[in-house]
Amino acid sequence: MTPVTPTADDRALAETEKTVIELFVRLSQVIGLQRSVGEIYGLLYASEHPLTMDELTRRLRISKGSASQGLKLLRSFGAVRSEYVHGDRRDHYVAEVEVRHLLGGFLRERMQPHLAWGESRLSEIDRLVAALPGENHAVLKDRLVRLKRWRTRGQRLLPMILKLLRA
Amino acid sequence: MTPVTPTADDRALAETEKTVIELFVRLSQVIGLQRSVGEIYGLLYASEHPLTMDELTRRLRISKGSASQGLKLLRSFGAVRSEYVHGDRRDHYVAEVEVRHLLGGFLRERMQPHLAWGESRLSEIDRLVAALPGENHAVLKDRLVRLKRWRTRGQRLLPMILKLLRA
DNA sequence: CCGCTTGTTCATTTTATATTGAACAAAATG
DNA sequence: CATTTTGTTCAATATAAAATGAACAAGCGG
Repeated sequence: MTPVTPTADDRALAETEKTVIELFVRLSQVIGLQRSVGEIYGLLYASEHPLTMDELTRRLRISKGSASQGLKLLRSFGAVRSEYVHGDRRDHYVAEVEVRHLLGGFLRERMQPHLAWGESRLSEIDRLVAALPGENHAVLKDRLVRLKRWRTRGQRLLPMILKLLRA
Repeated sequence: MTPVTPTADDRALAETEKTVIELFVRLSQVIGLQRSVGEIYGLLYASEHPLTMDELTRRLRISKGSASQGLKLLRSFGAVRSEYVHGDRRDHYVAEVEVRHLLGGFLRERMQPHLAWGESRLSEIDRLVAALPGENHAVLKDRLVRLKRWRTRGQRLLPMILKLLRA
């Protein structure tokens, strides 16, 4: 009946854990992820051992649903992976300690699509500019050209950030 | 009774305007600003003339309150400024067309504080690590050191982005 | 097979955020 | 000055987002 693994545990969060969690909760809010995702990653990050979903729900006081969805997202980012533990059929989760996994995954999965969308909008703008009655729209045309220049610049930015993450 | 300025106008939004607005609404959502802010900036950006708050509320169908608050924020970012128009005591707003004003202001006003906060948390973590009972915490300590390394890297990133915006 | 453990999904509830509009303040007008 | 116009603030409301938990699916273990 008692769990085989020595890691199972639902003691209250230690100071260190709280602080690390707080840090990642904040980060997750800055980049627009739900707080529970930050909590999960934070606790995993601060943990010496892989944790089961069950432990996450009990120590963080979050629901099974939140834990499941948060872990799903974190795995999709490559920020968390599950590790095999002999003699226990539950999944055991580990944080990828390189923060680049978290941020990189986020950029890839969440940011990239927006940029792609923006690009298609800019082509649309091209079309609209061309269709404008010739005269009297000098100011507008100038601005739309400026806007387009930003595509180039934005495209340059993402690789730079990714490179910095890799470094 | 009829307005003196030739710009006063509440015709429906043109295709071009809609597209530009949509673009900035999207951008505003990506960086976590309310849609009304994106709408306001978008319409000002697409407009050949300075617009009054009144025109903004009518053409965008938003309330006076939203317009006032949105403009306040955009001014605080330096993304919008008001321009004097002879013979009209209303404020006339103009978008700063360099997108860097919008993004730069956002980074300065919204992002910087988070980074500063994170820094103080990391010092806190230093303290906690030092206080940990010596043995058995090798893994944790290693991770906290990693985390601290990120401060340096993050600090490098912001200036890079700002530089790119300036370019 | 059958029951039990584990994990996922999704409708509902809760919580957080943005928008509104009425009340107010400030300042120009006549 | 009294009146009107313009802009801000903030409590109330509407909207959007996240967390919950019950129902379900998958698959071990006996």
